[in-house]
Amino acid sequence: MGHIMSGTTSPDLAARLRSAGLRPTRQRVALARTLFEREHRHVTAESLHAEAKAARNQVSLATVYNTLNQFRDAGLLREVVVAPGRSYFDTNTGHHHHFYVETDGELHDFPSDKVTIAGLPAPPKGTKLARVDVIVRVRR
Amino acid sequence: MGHIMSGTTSPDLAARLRSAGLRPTRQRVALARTLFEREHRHVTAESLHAEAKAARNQVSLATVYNTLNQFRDAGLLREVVVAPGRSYFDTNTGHHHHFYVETDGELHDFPSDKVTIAGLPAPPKGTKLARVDVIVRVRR
DNA sequence: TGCAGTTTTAGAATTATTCTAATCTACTTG
DNA sequence: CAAGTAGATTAGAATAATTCTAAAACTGCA
Repeated sequence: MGHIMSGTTSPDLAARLRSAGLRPTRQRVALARTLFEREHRHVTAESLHAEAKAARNQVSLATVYNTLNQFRDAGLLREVVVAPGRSYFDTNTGHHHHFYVETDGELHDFPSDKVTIAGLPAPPKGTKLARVDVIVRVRR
Repeated sequence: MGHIMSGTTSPDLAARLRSAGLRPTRQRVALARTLFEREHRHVTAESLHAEAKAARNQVSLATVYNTLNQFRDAGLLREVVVAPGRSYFDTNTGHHHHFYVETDGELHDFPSDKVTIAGLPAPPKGTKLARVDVIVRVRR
């Protein structure tokens, strides 16, 4: 498990992108690598762009935005909106919720399997449930 | 109940602003009136600005932003962040949660007194709980 | 290999929001 | 009630995050 490939392209990631309907271009594979070949993480467009640059992966900011949106649409990422003006993208797409440390903008996942939510009202007429997000806001 | 004053200034609102540490200026009172002298509601800076203009209350957009932020800081409003790029302000500052209709950006409150959330993990070390937000995302 | 359709990109454009610094106004004091 | 002053408002510039545009560069099939 988790044997991280070095120099050469990662066939697993290419396949994963392809089966999501996305051509495995150099930049998409590079971004996918930093996103998925390690522990779950949260990024912003800016932070991912900076990381790519630091790793000597030439990717424009526009492409980072495009890629994050495409990955989100393909279900490879989940967008988390907790604070005005910035979007986080979470590589954990499974069921889970979030701690948000308001004082410093940190975001942490926690599993939802031990969490029970009872007594929710029925969705408004004509709508169907998409997801229930729980955001636990804390301060330092 | 709900006898809404017409032309003249509303002493209740002025007092409410004052006790929140805010001078009851013409623009703050006008905005407070559209916000608080009716049912609970959700506004954005733009929507409130448009509403003020329609009601012939000359208030600059900058003042609308300032006022919304001040009201929020004073606990008169609650800011709700559910979608990237826009902030909603909710005149309901009591305990409640939200339905968010993703397909058309609508936001609806629901009371939290029937909702039970069990099994939440303890807040991260060094942090204290501020609030638990539940956002039920639905689509049309 | 050639080519058509994608993708990437730099930079301009857009959107939401905050800042600036000049003008005005609410409240205190005399 | 007249001033003076701190605080508020404003237009417009500035900033920040994100999307758009149109041109150049790729990808993958034929």
